[in-house]
Amino acid sequence: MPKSKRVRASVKSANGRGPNGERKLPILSDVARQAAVSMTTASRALDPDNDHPVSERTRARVLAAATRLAYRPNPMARALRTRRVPTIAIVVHDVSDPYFAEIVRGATAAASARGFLTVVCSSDRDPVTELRYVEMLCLSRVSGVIFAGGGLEEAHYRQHMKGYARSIAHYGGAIVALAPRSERWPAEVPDNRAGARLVTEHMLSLGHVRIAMISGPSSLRTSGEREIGYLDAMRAAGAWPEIVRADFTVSGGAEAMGHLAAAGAVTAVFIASDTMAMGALSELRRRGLDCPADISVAGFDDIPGLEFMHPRLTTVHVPMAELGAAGVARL
Amino acid sequence: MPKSKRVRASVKSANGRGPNGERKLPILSDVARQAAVSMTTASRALDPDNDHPVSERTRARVLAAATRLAYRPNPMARALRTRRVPTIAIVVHDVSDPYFAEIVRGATAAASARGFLTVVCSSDRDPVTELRYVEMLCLSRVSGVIFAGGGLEEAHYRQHMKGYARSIAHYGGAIVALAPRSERWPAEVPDNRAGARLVTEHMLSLGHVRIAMISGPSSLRTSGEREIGYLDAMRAAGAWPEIVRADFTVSGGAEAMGHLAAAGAVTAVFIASDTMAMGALSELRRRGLDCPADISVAGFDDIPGLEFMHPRLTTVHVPMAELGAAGVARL
DNA sequence: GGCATGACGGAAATCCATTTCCGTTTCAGC
DNA sequence: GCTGAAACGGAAATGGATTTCCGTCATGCC
Repeated sequence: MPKSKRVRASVKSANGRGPNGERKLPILSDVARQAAVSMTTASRALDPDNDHPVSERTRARVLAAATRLAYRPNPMARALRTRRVPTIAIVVHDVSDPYFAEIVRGATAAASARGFLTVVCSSDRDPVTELRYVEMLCLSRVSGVIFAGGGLEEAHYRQHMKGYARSIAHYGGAIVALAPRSERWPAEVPDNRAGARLVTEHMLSLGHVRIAMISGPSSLRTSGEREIGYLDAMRAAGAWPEIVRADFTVSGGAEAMGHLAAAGAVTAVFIASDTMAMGALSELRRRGLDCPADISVAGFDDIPGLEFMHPRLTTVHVPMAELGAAGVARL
Repeated sequence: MPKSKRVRASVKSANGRGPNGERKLPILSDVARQAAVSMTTASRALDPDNDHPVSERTRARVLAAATRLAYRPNPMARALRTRRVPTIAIVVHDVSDPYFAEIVRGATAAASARGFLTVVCSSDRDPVTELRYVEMLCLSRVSGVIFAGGGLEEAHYRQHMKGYARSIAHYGGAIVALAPRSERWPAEVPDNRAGARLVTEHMLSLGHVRIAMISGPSSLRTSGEREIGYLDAMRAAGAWPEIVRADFTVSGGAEAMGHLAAAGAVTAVFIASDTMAMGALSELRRRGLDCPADISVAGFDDIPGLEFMHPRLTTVHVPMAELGAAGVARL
């Protein structure tokens, strides 16, 4: 039985209109037709990075046609072919945390300046959610992934993350970390240890001896490094260190400060993040203690809005927006 | 001269490995081959929404093959074909503002639960930046766009935005606004007027008469609606309203409060957003004024972290995360 | 038996830019 | 004049899923 072969009727949209007259975005072949060249040449003329030679005359014609039609390449088609989407992803523990929000702000601005969109993945500090996000990112083949928060020291998490990282590297995506991680990724990390040492020394120089530290969970590298800086300074001064750990959140800070205040005996507290410090200050107020009269408090990060807080918090400046931008630049 | 036609050598990756032995992600044709069906059938079997009938036996075979190969459809190819990417965008004035950050948090969570990624566009309150973002979103054919902030009453801005909105609607994308806008888009908006009226009435009921309001720029609908609620309550009480406008930011709030405090004569201030209120409280402190002893202050939004602030701010609760989630649900 | 209908599967078109692989000129160099 | 290389342009393959348009059967009904 012979296969029937028919000519199918189709409408050529040579004039930028579809069969029903609705406006259609111009595609590369429209530009090529207008410039009287092949799609190949049009593509090459429009891509400044392409090293195939194109005569100036031809290029000018193509450019003119593209301008006339207001041609914009279809990101999806490009993505399919180049196996990469022009978006970068930023993975944070919590976008609502001013620290991360500020990093996101810096990163989106920098990415947008380079023509990239930014997808934000807020894991809410849940490793499973974070891994789910990273898997989606792998599949979507984003150009780069910025891990704004520290990693977890958990076997299952680390193993999966390693696999995804390899997969990202395999398709040519880039990874940057903005916090210390066990994975050996390119990183743009503030000097947590030095900062913590400095601020602890500052408190020591003010005459404090019993200085406690409120830190995040021990699985968090960021607060871990800050602990080391604190210990450095305390040891050098011959002072007795004391570390209380809690969630790396506002309420975690409040809780930890509750313990310290109940125990009494400390005159100053170094807190591993401003976010926690806000909770701690609130707890002090709740207990009727004054800062700095009863207890001095220092934080870390210099989150935005701090300058409008009261009491003013001593803190270590971390240029978060720049960090985000630097992360993008690294990709 | 006859065109030479040659057979090109190519490597079929029937075993999931490329020519160099590196792992390759399985594609639909791999699944189809394993299940001994055509790609067409494989695609239909894997898509639960497809209404073309597929026998249960066949579907089971395909599903088994897909599972065995750990097949995941390529989002880029799918996007190209369906002319839509499985991501939603959220346009905010400033991700660092806790109000927007919280909306973003809600939206990303909701989107991720539905298998969507979320791109965040932080315009930094610059209309040009915002329009640039929206153009990128149009081209990228995102499934939906959520405008978290209010629009601007500026001709140029409105005209362009209208064009983009039409373009988005044209390709089948959805738009949702989470703040009052002049455009007639589906919206999920808190009742600004009623909230403002309520909180003003509350202050009136406490005996205040000279209640001023600090509001955002007059081009902002959100603060405009809150002004109306405030005026409603003041008028009903026969009290004399007074509105001071400033930037819808922390420092804008501080500045406006500076003016009010310098002028004296008010005992209470209703501030159009908590973010501004933070600046205002800070300014009061700077001037040695006590809240609520000297001046009572009320805000709007109930941004996270407020519960750890001092003094505690009277405010109107706006469920921001739910708002973000509702926006996603609407799309 | 004849015919309509529905279930089911497949070939090929489609989405659109990029890239590979060639063919044709042109030009410098000997 | 001949050769080799560089410049330039184009046809077709490519990326991978979706969708349109059919073809084949089996079943039901008159």
